[in-house]
Amino acid sequence: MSGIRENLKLAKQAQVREEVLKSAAKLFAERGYRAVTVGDIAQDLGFTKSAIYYYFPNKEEILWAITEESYDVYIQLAAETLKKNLPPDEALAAIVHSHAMQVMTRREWTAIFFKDQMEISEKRQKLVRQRQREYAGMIEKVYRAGVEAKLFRDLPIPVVVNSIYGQCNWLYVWYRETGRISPDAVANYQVEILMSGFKA
Amino acid sequence: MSGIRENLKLAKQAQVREEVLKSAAKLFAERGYRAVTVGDIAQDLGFTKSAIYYYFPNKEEILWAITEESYDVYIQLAAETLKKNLPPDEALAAIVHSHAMQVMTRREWTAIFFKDQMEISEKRQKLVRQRQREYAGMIEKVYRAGVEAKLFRDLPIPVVVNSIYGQCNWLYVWYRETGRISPDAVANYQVEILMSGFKA
Amino acid sequence: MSGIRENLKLAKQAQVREEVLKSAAKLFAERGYRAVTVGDIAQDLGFTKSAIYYYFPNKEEILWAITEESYDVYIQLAAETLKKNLPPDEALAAIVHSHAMQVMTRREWTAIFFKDQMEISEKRQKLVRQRQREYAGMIEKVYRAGVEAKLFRDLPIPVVVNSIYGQCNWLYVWYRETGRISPDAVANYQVEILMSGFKA
Amino acid sequence: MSGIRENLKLAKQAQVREEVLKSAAKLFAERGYRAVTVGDIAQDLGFTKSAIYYYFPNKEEILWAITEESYDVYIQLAAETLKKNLPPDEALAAIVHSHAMQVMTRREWTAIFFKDQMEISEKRQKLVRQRQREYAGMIEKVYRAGVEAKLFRDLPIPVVVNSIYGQCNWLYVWYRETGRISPDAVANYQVEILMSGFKA
DNA sequence: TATGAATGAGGCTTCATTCAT
DNA sequence: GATGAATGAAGCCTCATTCAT
Repeated sequence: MSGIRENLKLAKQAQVREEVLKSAAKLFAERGYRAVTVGDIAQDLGFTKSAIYYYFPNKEEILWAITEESYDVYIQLAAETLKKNLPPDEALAAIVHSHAMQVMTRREWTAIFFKDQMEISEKRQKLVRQRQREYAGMIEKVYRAGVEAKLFRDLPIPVVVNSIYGQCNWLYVWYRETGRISPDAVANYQVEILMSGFKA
Repeated sequence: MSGIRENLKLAKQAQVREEVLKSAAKLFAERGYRAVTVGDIAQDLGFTKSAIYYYFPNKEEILWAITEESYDVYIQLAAETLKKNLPPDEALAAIVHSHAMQVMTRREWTAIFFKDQMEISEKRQKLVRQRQREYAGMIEKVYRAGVEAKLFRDLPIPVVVNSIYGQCNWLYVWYRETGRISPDAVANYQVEILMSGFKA
Repeated sequence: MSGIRENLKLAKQAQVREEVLKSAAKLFAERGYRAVTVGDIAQDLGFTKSAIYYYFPNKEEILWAITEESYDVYIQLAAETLKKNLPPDEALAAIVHSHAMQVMTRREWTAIFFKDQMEISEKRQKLVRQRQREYAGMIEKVYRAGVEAKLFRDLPIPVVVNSIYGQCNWLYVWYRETGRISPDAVANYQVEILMSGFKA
Repeated sequence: MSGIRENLKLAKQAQVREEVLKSAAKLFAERGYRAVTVGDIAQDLGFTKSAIYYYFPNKEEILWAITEESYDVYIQLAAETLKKNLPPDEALAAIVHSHAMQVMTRREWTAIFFKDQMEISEKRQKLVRQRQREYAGMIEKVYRAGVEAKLFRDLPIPVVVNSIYGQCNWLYVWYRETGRISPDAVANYQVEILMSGFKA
């Protein structure tokens, strides 16, 4: 088969997979992984159940694909920030801001990530947790640098990290794009509140 | 039947119900409502499935009983604080503190509350949401009073309320009693961070 | 124990049994044997389930007791009529009349008899069928005598018997005591129609 | 999908549905709706339980499908007769005859119709009862015309209608195709008996 | 590539019945 | 006599998954 045609095929496959993922993400976020049947996803797309099984070997794989699309974006974002070698306070502010933005623009993904993580296999959970620890490590480093530089108070790291997580992640619960405040404005408020809280 | 015997019976029933609830709460928090079968709960208690059905008419009722035990404790706590007529900053600090404490001491209940709310009937969800709005209303009042008194910055109320929620509720995700920091200490840190964040 | 007290006890037992039977008959007739639970009967009487089991060894026995109260009353009625040695047409009219009356005054019993017979044990069903054959035999004898006496047309016996059964038993489906026509009047109409139909 | 293939699919589906219905009708008639499990039906057909659920959403729907196949055939038959504009006596005779024939040739359907109606939803029961009233109305009209024409005695309509129902419907209880008398002969006897009974 | 059909495992719930008190 | 508690068997239904076409 010609490489071009092959590529076209792959492209189409990828596109369909993406559609499935989008629909599944919406439904999982609304009702929870367990409460959504493969049939529900199929119906939402006007496909048959079997079609879904053509693109994914099983339901868990759909959940995993959704998770995968989320679980290291935070690290990437933080890494990009760190590359800029900003002073600790500016760096942390930037991390918080992009974390909050990410939650708001990918609300469904975040919701699934936090509600249905336990549905993926132990092995993959470990993978995820490891990456999360990496992310936490990055925040930790910045914070410690800030403490050293007398910019931040010397708070216990878990408290710091989870204040950030809690405040940013919680946005998936309440933030709606239809609201009056723009994501950027909300993110800025979160940054303000947290940075004031941390300031030495 | 003698009133005394009647009472004894009721007391014993209530006790068994409480046991069921405790076991169910543990399992629901661990694995999620849908993933836990009535048989799992029974087994955890050394009962038969049918015995569970002697105490609860169906699985949802178990979830609801758990939810009910949570869903207005926050209002009660806040109401008690408000009764003391403290200045706004002290009042808000007290509310945050007791909210955080509640989450940490009833971790499982909180987890279920946030993860499995969608599994209860629409009607009951409405009830819950109404109470939550009441609670948010109480926080709002205190905050506005604080703004008026120039104690707090004039932040959008949803941002304020959800910063508190996010930071406190997130504790259910990471806080473990086995950790090195006491719940009270953690609660105090949360108070500090948030109050500094809000301070004018 | 004194015989008097013993008798009193038995009398009370019999009375309670009768109450249970009445309630059960009502419910079985309304909803069908299978659809009525022992709990339903208990509730209808303000008893506990266990109380029912004190008076009856099991659910089928309740159904059987109801059936028993019905299943040879027809023979008895017919026997009484036959004893009078009336001419065949009058005898048949009398049998039809009392059959119809019986159905109307014991509607529930009749309904159960026809709808739930299959729920009793094979053995008892045989007993019942045997008695029904006896009853049919009595009707047959009278009819044949009538044919011999040129009072009735020579119709096939099953057709005759089942015309009577059909017309009389069907009353349980539609006859209500609250209607405008008295049971006696209805019975008379049935007699008229059938007897005209049989007349030579 | 090509229309032809689509049609083929539908046709095959309909055929399987019909098989299920036939099997279910047999079993329901024998043992009663409640006493027959979905597994029984499946077994009778050599299917699995789940296969049944592929064709019907639930057990009640099977019962309803059976009911639906019965519940207006009587009206259709009567309507056809009425279209012929026969004199009242001939018209009534024709209606009775075809009613009796219908009961005998669809014994199981009739049995289910009369024994298990209470198992269908209230809404559908209403539908059925309404159609039955329509049917009764047709009989009434013919009978009244006959009375006017001095062909029939002036009997109360409910008595007339239910004599017909009773006599014809009762056939499902006793008539067996294996018997010596042909359905047509039996129907004719019923007509004779009833018409003589009604004759002025 | 996609579908219709079918299945098996498992979940929720009901209910007749038992038994200790 | 009567009850509360408990049980086990069975019934209905759902759903992820498979497979032949």
